[in-house]
Amino acid sequence: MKILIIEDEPSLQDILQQYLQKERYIVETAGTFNEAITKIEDYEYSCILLDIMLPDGNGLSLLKHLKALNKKDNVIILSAKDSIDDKVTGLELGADDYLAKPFDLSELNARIKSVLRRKHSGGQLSIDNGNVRLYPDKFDVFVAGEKIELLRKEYDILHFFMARPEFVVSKNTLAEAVWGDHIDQVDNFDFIYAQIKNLRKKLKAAGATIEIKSVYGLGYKLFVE
Amino acid sequence: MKILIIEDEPSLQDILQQYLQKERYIVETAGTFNEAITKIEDYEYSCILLDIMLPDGNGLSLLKHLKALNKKDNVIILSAKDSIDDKVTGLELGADDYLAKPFDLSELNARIKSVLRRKHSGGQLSIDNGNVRLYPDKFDVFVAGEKIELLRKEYDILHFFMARPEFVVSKNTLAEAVWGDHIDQVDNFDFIYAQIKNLRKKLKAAGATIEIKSVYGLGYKLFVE
DNA sequence: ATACTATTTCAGAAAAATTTCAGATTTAAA
DNA sequence: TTTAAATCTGAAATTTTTCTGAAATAGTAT
Repeated sequence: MKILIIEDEPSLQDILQQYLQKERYIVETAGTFNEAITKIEDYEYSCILLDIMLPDGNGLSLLKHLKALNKKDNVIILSAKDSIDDKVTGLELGADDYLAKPFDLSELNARIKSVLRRKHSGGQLSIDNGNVRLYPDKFDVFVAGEKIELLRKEYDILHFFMARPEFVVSKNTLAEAVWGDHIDQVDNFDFIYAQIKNLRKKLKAAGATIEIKSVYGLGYKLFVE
Repeated sequence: MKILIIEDEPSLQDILQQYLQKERYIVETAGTFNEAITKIEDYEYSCILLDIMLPDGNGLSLLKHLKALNKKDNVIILSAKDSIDDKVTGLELGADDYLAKPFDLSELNARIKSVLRRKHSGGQLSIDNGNVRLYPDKFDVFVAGEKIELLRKEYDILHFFMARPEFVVSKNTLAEAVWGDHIDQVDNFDFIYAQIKNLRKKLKAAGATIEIKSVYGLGYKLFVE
C-alpha cells in the first residue's frame, strides 16, 4: 500500500508521513506540483493525499492532469478552504473524498481505509497470468489451481510483476515499488537477487507457466508462456 | 461484537454503554450525525443502535446514507416517537428492528441477540469448525462435546476466528474487532500474543481439531483440520 | 477496603524472514 | 577468446516478528 502525500507545508507533511508510516503504509511525499507529476507518472499509488493549495500550481489542475493521464490512483483532497466550490469541483474532477483542514489523523485514516476498501472490492479480485492467479487482498497465490506459500517480499515482487506482464522493469523501479522510497541510491542489488532467486525457485517447483526473466543491463520482465 | 450507539442524549448514551459493556459487547458511541457517518464508514458494526432524533440531521437520512454506502450493518431504531409512520419508514429503509422509548434494557438485549443471531449464523444457534462448537449468545464453547471454560477475551478472539475460518486476519483488524477503537496506534501487540497463547493452550488441552496459526508478518488464521 | 480474577505489560527466548556476503556463473562487446 | 560488468547462488549474519512465563496492573465481587 503506497500513499503519496502532496503537501507543501513541511510540518504537516512530516506529521502525515510519520502517522501513516506507523499505520504501515509506504509513504512518499511531494512538495511541489512538478515533483508530484513526476511521481504520479512513474508509479500508481494506492491513494494520493492532495493539498489543493500548492505553491506552483493549483491542486485541482493536478487532479485534472491525473485523470487526463488515465491514471487510476484514488485521491483524497485536503484543503484549508472549506468552500463548497472546491469540494464540488474536486469531486467532479474525480477525487474520491474531501477533507477540510484542520482534520483529525484518525479521521484521515478512516477515509483512506474507506477509499482503499472501495477500490479493492470494486476492482478486480484476482490477477491472472499463465497458470498463476494472485488474490491481492488475501495474499494468496495459486499455480495451476494449487496454492503456493510465498513469503512477504516474494509475494510483493510477484504482485508487482503480475500487474505488468511482459514489461521490462528496472531494478530501481522494482526496489522503489516493493521496498519503498528510502531505497534510493543503492549501489548493489544483492537483496533483489536473493529474493528473485527464491521466488523463481518456488514458481518453478510449482510448475508455473510464467517466468521472471532477467534482461541484462536493464532489469527483469515477467514472461508468460 | 461491536455495537455503535448513535444517541445525542448523554445520560441515555451512558446507560446504554455501561449496560452493553457488561453484556460483553464492545461499545462505541456517536452523538452527532457526522460523527456517526465517520464511524460507519470506517468499520462494519455488528449492530447499530440508532436514535432517529439527532440534533444535526434526521436519523432516517443516516439510515438512507448507510444503505447507499452498501453497508451490511444491522440497525435497530430507537425512537421517542411511537408513531407508526417512523416505524414503517425505518423498516422500509432497511432497519432490522424498532424499539420505542422508553424501553427495557433486557428487551433491548434480547433484540440485539436476535439480530446478531440472524446476521452471523443465518439464524443458526451455533458456529462449528472441526470438533469445536460455539454458541454465540450463551458464550459457551464445546470441544468434542465437552464444554471448555474460556475467559472473556479468549472467547471473543475465538468467536472472531470461528466466523472467518481459513482467512488471514491482521493483528490490527483483530485488535479493532476484539478490543475496539481505543486501540488506535499500537506499537506492540504483546496483549494479543498473551491472549493467543492462552487460547491456544486451552484448545490444545481439550483436543481441538482447529488451530490458530500465525502467518508471519501478516497476522493469524484459523486452520481447520 | 479486601480478596479474587482477568488482563496487560515486561524482558528475555525462540522462530522466521530478509539482507549481506563471497565466490561462481553468465553476458555483451572488444 | 578475453575481459569487465552484471547476475546468480548457498550459506551466514542480521533484523524482525512472535512466543513465553512471570510480574504488574486493572477490574469485580464480597
